[in-house]
Amino acid sequence: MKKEKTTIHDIARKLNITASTVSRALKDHPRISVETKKAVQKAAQKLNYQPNHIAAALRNGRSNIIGVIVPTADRSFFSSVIRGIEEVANSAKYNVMICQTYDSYEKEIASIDALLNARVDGIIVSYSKSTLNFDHYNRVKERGIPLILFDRSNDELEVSHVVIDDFLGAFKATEHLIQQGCKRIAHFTNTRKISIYKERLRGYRDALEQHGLTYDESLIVASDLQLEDGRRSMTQLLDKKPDGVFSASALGILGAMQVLKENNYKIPDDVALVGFSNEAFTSFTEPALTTVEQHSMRIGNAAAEIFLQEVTADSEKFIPQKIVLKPELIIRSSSLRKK
Amino acid sequence: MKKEKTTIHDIARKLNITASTVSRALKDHPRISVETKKAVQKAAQKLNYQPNHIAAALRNGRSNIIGVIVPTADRSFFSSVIRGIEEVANSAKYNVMICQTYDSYEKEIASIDALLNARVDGIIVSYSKSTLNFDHYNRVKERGIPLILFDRSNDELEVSHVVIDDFLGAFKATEHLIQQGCKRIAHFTNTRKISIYKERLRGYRDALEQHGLTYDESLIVASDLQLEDGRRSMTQLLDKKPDGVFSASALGILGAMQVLKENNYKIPDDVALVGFSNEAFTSFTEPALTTVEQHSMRIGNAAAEIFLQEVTADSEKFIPQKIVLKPELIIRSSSLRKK
DNA sequence: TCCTAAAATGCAATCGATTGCGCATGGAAC
DNA sequence: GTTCCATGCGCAATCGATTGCATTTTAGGA
Repeated sequence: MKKEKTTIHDIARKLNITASTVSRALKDHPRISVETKKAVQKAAQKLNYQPNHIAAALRNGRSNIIGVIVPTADRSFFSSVIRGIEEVANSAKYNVMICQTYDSYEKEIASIDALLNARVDGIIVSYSKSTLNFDHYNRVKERGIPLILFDRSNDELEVSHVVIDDFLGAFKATEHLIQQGCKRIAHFTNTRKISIYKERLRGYRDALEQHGLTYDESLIVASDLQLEDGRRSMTQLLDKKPDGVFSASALGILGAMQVLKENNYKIPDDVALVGFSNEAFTSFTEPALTTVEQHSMRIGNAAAEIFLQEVTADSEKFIPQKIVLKPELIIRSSSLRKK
Repeated sequence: MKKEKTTIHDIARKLNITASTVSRALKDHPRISVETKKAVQKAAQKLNYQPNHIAAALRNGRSNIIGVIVPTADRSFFSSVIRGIEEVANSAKYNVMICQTYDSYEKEIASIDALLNARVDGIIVSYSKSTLNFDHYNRVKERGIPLILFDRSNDELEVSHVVIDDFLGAFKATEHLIQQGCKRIAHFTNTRKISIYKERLRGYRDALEQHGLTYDESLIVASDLQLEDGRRSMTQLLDKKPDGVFSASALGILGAMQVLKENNYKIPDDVALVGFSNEAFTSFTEPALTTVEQHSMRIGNAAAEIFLQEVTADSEKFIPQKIVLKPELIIRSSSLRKK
């Protein structure tokens, strides 16, 4: 294997010009004549020249890499967001480096350090559930590197973020259940008081109250919202006789559905179900699950666009912005009662 | 925001020594005195020094980044592999850069170029379904960069790869169906003649023949193995009266299950089902799906370990190796008939 | 006290691309 | 025939860490 390493100097030597000229020619600098540019391009082609981004990165202090930190890529929500980021980033000549934290605070810090050391130009994060301390994010800000949060965000940190209107999503979901005739609607929320869950709870509550239903605390169950949690929550709710459940997560409502079916409840007639996050499996279940679609790809697009604005802006003067996208309720048979 | 950029020179200046000494001290070079090392570490801490990996990468031609290319991270199989790679890579001080191709050949080429330009030290790939030409991989080899394939591999390319024994997985799956009493077992395979699908088909066929069942071509359906394909395949198979189905994909068998249930077949008694790939949703269905577990995390570990061997080896002299992991059949209710 | 080997550190080049500034050439304007 | 300016390109420093080799310092022995 030939470890070819054609550099601009090789091109320069071949054409009897200097590396500066080659560099400028390749970047289409106006001060370089058209003929020289053509010659350089031809030579570059012939020598199979591949620009060394690392050298360029060192020189101008930019790596053209965006770091993305997510709890796990193994969920359509996050992987769609990543795809959305990639779309925008790639077309602006940026690469994306993905780190997964598996919802661990330590891994999150390690990821931040790794990205910082890799000298990424910006970091887009949905932080882990177990993150309570935000010092590592301040380190990012101190370095003057654009930081953008999505989904899970935090108002203490003065950074831009992209979120969906969790309140609205929850409101729509709950209202839909009410319109289907539900009177006793339970809600699965998260034990951790992350804003997204607080907002979903608020949306649920507001919908009830606006439709003249009373908010009954005994119908609220807090957990980690995974599958098993959903099962446990539903089991403990059975004797409360709910006729509808709105879960702040997708797995949670799946657990509820399993328990209900095992106990011979009819869905949606006995109990109607609505979840959050349009994960692939929600359309595979029987009945298919009604859920709140978060338009994850667009979240990614928006986050990447904010990043692009921030890097080009006068840095110091950039005002953090907040983008709130509207969620959409996807109605499927787990909640749609026949008239 | 202070754009602090502490370099080894800053540390050197502060301690009245040179950057060389600082560099060596930080790397625990034996020729540096213990006191100096301590002083350097203390100063580095105080000045909040962060090594610039880019500069180091330029100097020694290694970026300490491993590129990983997968069709999509949004599937437990791939995301587990990635996790497996990260485990090994991180503990060897490597970072991982993930690219998704969404099964597009063009995206795959673009990813290779992006990784090459980012000067990654190695590339681990599961190539896209639409990849038929492998020139871009030869470019990687020509550059002397370790290339490792996993899952989907190719014997033409003389590179290391990590695969599971697809033949064995399929054999076990089919044999299991036979043991459950199935006589007419259908098989869903992929239209694209990728080796993994050929091997699975072979395993299926061998199991039949070893158990005295005849291989009936009319029970083989080729498709892209997605959900809809599975549905279509099952629908067209109904009048062939199969009593068992083994699908080379997870989504395919899900489609089959849906169609069977819609037509009031009993699973597993009328038709027993087995899929491939232990995706999360396979345990959520009712009945839960029997499937072939690929030990994806270990695949990732193995791939990363091969990479580590290759980078440290005498490069030219490295002999491509092939690692074949044993799959495991996870038996769930979609195939387990009560005696 | 002097000498020498060992130990500790410094020097300077290098990795490849970028860029401010300066220099040369040529044509146009007066 | 000068002056001026636009055009086209070269020079050399720079980004930060690394490393072979040179040099200085130290310690130990004679």
